[in-house]
Amino acid sequence: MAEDYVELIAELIESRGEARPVEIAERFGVKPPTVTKNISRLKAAGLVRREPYRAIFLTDAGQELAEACRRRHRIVVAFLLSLGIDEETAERDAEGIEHHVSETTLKAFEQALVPSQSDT
Amino acid sequence: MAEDYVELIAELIESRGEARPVEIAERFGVKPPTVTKNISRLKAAGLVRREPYRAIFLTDAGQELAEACRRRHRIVVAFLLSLGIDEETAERDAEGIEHHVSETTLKAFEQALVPSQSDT
DNA sequence: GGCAAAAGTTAGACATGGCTAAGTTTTCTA
DNA sequence: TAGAAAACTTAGCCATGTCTAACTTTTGCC
Repeated sequence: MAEDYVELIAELIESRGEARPVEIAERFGVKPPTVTKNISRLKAAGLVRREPYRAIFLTDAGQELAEACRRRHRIVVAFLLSLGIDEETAERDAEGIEHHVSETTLKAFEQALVPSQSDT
Repeated sequence: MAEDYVELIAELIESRGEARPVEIAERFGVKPPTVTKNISRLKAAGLVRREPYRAIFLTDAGQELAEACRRRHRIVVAFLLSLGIDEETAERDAEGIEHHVSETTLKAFEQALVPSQSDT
């Protein structure tokens, strides 16, 4: 859960300047109270900074985690695309796969990617 | 959960003739009460047949699900191996990945496999 | 500036999947 | 064949992640 949340929060801050519970709820297809509860767990875990009724921001730890997650996500998606999978499916499957690939497998994905495109 | 369980139960029945809670607990690294509880859920879901204190067997539905899971598992593992990943990592990662790959991605994995080896 | 709508929170319920402690059943073996 | 060991179950606890209903705060607009 934490990984998906910090990843999305980082994206929202980048594209919108701030991350709001209502957008998180929409993106994950859950209800607002679920987001509130999960955000407070993230706060307890030291991953986000936040005051009630205010936007959500990442701590340094949160930013590091988000960056690691986004890197994995990028690699997995690029790899699936390189296999000829359509974008929508690649995104959807990557979402599930990215939390389960070891660094070893990630490296192998990157390797297999090099011949076709120079991404990272 | 159900998928992992029926998959393992099928394997145990094949290799041992029956599936016992104690072996399931060991393989999943959980305690026996957890297995008891989960098995009763599988029973409620119509996937296994079972009397208290006896071995566990799959219903027809359970066998079908197990077969589908084992196929996916086989494909994912073969694919990871074809990427040059070591067996242990391939097995471990496949365990996590197999529940998140769409049929589309699975097909792509199979496709990408053909040039190197004829498995399936 | 005040009120309605939107956003967010709190409280309380439920399902899943894990645990320990304690009891029961089955199996093994002396 | 009895008693000990192993296997299994029950009961009750906890954390996670979801929900609805009801309430509070903030925002936006007339």
